[in-house]
Amino acid sequence: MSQPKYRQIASELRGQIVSGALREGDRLPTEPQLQERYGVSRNTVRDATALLVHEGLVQRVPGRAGGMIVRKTASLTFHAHRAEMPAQPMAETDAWRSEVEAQGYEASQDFFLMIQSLSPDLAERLHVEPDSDAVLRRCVRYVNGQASSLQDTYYPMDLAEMVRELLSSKDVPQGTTRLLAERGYEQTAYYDEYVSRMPTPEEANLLGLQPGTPILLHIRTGYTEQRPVRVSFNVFAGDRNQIVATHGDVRIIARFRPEEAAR
Amino acid sequence: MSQPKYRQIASELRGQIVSGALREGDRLPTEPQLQERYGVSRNTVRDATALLVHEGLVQRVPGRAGGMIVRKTASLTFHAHRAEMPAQPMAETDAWRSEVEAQGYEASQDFFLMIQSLSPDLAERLHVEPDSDAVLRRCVRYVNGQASSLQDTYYPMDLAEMVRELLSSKDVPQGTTRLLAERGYEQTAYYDEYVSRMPTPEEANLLGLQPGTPILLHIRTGYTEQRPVRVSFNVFAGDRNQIVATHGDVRIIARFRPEEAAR
DNA sequence: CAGTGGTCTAGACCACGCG
DNA sequence: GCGTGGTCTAGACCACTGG
Repeated sequence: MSQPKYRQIASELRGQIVSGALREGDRLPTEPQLQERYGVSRNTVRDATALLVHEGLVQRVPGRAGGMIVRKTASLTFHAHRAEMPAQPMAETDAWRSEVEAQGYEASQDFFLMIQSLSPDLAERLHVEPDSDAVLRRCVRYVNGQASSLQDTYYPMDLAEMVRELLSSKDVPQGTTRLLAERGYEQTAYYDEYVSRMPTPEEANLLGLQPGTPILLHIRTGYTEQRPVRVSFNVFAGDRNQIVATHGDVRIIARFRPEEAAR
Repeated sequence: MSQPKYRQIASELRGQIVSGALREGDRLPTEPQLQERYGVSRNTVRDATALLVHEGLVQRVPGRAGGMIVRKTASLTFHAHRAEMPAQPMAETDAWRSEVEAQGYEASQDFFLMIQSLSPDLAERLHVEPDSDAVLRRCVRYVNGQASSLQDTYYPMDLAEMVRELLSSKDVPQGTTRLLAERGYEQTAYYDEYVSRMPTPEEANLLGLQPGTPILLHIRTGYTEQRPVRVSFNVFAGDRNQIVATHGDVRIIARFRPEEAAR
């Protein structure tokens, strides 16, 4: 029945956060203050606050003016469909940019192009031979100068040879989905997977993730009538993003969620 | 540049895991062995392994025959659409059950019914007054006897009074979506949100989550032509579930993913 | 019983960054 | 300078559980 001390301390602090006694951005008591208040050693205090850190509730900030502060949960909404439908007049990247800006933030992105040998898993998704080559187009997306998500899209090499723009390290002005459609590779079916997991150290580094921040992974495989033509891995910082998808008559939803009417 | 000791140790162990030198279910060296090997104190060893635990890679098991073992990443696939489309002959719960069983697991569930006053957030989603009552139907779903996900669905009270079966603490045989459709409340639009976050202690307890396990949250608001009629919160243990949604012509996808043909 | 991890103490020195 | 958190040590006792 009796909880260990560090859990009791964590519970009490957590209660103050979820009840609103401590608000976003507020500072928790310092470690010496918590030692004093609960009559425990510093390590016990740290065990307690480590729990809160790994729950994503609290962030530790070193330095004289630092401390432990209650994290913010600002969330950017990403629409899984807006950027994708061939009928759309807008390129993917522009769709993402306009979405971010419509939500009042500043958007920018970095682009990379690589040629990679396909892992068995990826080869199966693209229905090509393992170890065959693919074009990897990576896009790191920044919101207010802070890395927020990244997108890795793989195209089979034989397709890239038919649509040479995919091999250019420049942005495709009209968006790759439209480009492919113009060349006769219109994607008419999507297979979407959603996964939640902890980041690899590399992802945590790329996205500047605090401890206790999971990632939201959206994997989209796009099919023409004939074959899969690409697979995209969208890696979102879980504390700063959510994904929205709609089905059926969007006009009904727009009546109750005006922000959805935006197109 | 120099990494702290505990990170170096964690990196080395992580490398053995991701490279496959240590496989799922394998035991890591014990804490005394790691102290010896790296010449550090026990706390430093624990700091190192705590990192791996919170990355979801490793699970600690107390007891004589315990140790630290590499976690499994078995993943159940949940189709966001199968259970929902009014054309489906199958009830929601049965759809879930058959999906689990088709993947070779054993399925069971517990059901609860509660009446709750709506928070402002929920009231807005359902487009009713804050503090008005709603029916909450909770379903805890078990796979192989282990809690795997839970679903909380809220219906506005005025709707439940028109469709009294919603107030019964028994399962609705044909599924609530079909029931509502039969009574003239056919859902023709969905608003789906996907979120990744760390669990609350309550969720961790309900789902038996190990430290370092995030949850995948799927929020679905269902609309008839007239209004929102329900909002469902699907809480999935991130280490054991993924969600799949398809768009467009499913037959194309089925050609390359035979398991999708199962409907 | 013996060996695993779980909790806790009382110290120490360091890196950082505002005043 | 000096107070914050970051890292690390060397101990201690406990709870659990298979042999």
